[in-house]
Amino acid sequence: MDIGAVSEGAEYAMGTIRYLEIADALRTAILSGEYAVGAQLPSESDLATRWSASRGTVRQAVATLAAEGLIGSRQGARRIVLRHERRHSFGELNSFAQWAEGLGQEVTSRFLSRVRRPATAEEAERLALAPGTAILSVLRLRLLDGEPTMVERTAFADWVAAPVEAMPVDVRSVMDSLANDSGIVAHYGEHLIDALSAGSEDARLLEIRRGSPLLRQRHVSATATGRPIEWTDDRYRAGSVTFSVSNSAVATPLERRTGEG
Amino acid sequence: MDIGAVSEGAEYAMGTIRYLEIADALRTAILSGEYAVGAQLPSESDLATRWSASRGTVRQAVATLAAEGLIGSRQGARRIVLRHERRHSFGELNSFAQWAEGLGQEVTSRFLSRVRRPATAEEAERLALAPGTAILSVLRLRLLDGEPTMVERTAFADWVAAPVEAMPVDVRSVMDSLANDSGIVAHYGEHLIDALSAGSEDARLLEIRRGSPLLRQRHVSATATGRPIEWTDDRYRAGSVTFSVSNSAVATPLERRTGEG
DNA sequence: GGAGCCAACTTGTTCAGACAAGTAGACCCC
DNA sequence: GGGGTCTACTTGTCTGAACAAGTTGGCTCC
Repeated sequence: MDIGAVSEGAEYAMGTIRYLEIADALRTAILSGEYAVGAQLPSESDLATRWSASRGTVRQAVATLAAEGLIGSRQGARRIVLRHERRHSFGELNSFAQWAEGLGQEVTSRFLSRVRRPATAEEAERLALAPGTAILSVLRLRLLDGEPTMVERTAFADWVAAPVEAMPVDVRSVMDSLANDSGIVAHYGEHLIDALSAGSEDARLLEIRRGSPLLRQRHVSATATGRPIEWTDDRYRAGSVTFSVSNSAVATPLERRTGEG
Repeated sequence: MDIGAVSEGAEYAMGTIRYLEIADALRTAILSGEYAVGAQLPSESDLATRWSASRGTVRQAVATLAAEGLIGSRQGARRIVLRHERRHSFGELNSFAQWAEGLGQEVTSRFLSRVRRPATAEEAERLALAPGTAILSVLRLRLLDGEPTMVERTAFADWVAAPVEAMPVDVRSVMDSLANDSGIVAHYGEHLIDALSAGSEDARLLEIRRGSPLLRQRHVSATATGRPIEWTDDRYRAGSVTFSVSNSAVATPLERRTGEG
């Protein structure tokens, strides 16, 4: 009475995770437009029998999709499809290069300066370092298809300074290189987004007028153990990027703050 | 009162839903600084015996906190505290008035115009209406402690136009009024954030120079059934607000997009 | 002292069953 | 036809159990 070779018990040793398998299949179906926006998903028990999994496993699958903002649910009613577009991965958000690649655009980056200096009070705070610890301060210009798009000012924690200093001036992605060469991988992030006008350095580098609007994304990346890796101030030319967040009454990852946050 | 309030302890939740009770207690302990950032939480089995609950229930509690960005976890190691600050509720993000109130600041709002007109192509798309359906177009200025802070341009779907038209010109919160008077409650949202320069109308209303940077937050709110309520374009004076998002390798609610998104 | 291994601990995945709570459509009565 | 009730369905909450998989610190062995 089984559906086929795949459902035979031997294969969950191979690292296939059942609920992710189900989530992947549902996600694919949703993104392909098989379910219209507003359409109802099959019920949990339906899915459970169809995949010969327990209801708990199915619930974990649909919870994954809900966290991605693809579907919504309310007690008593079937789950509904909220959107068709896929969400970016952590890597794509964390790495400018990875993101641009996914778009098929060409990234050029260039370190304009790399100097070690004592951390400012804010940098020490954000990086969880003792005040005055020497950090690596970096200025970098990033171009998308040859267009100057973003100015990046980063403070790297002392313990990652050496590998970053060793990278070539036109390294594609600092975070990718750190992961591959030093095994330092970012797992958590916090982002502060606001607008400001271009200073003279910003204006010169981005080839815009001083006072032009910029979209600023400051963020800190941390390892799996919660240790901060870098604190960075990215300034995008207005119109070049938009940030997108979806939320719901049960999951609100975005918040509004006053002033400088 | 929306579901987001549950996690703050209001409504029917407190004593009845076990995992929220546990999550509330843990959240309180974390926010009060009982656990330092980077500190380890008790193990699941510890918590389970301490609360005489099953491990599944405890896992649901800590999953709630993880979704809020307060704690992080990796297989094999104890959960760690990532931050001390509490996250805003859906209501605070959705309603400018509710947010400002939480800060103890005084909000003044004023409708500058309310007209019915056919929806543009984008409005029809965002509101899931047939092209050309008559929507209610609203222009509103919002002040924080008397300072002009935000210009709001909203398109309300036809089916909510009447109650919005009936509101007084200085109504504190449109979404609150809709919830209380008409039972229309927002459950889902999607937000697009970017920067642009102030046009002449923006400049006049916000009392800034034309061309000054603005932070723009466009968002659509939808009901529990996924029906869009409003599509709005909010423009904040630079420096008045910052948006904040936290993410992790397992949950990435934020994404970067090109251009106009 | 250092490298490697092992064991205890901890989180991740999955199952099966039970009851609570909310929804939506069918049905009945007036 | 309109309105209320009732019921089948569906999601939410919770339990107890088992095994897989990753982490950590201590121990042994060289």
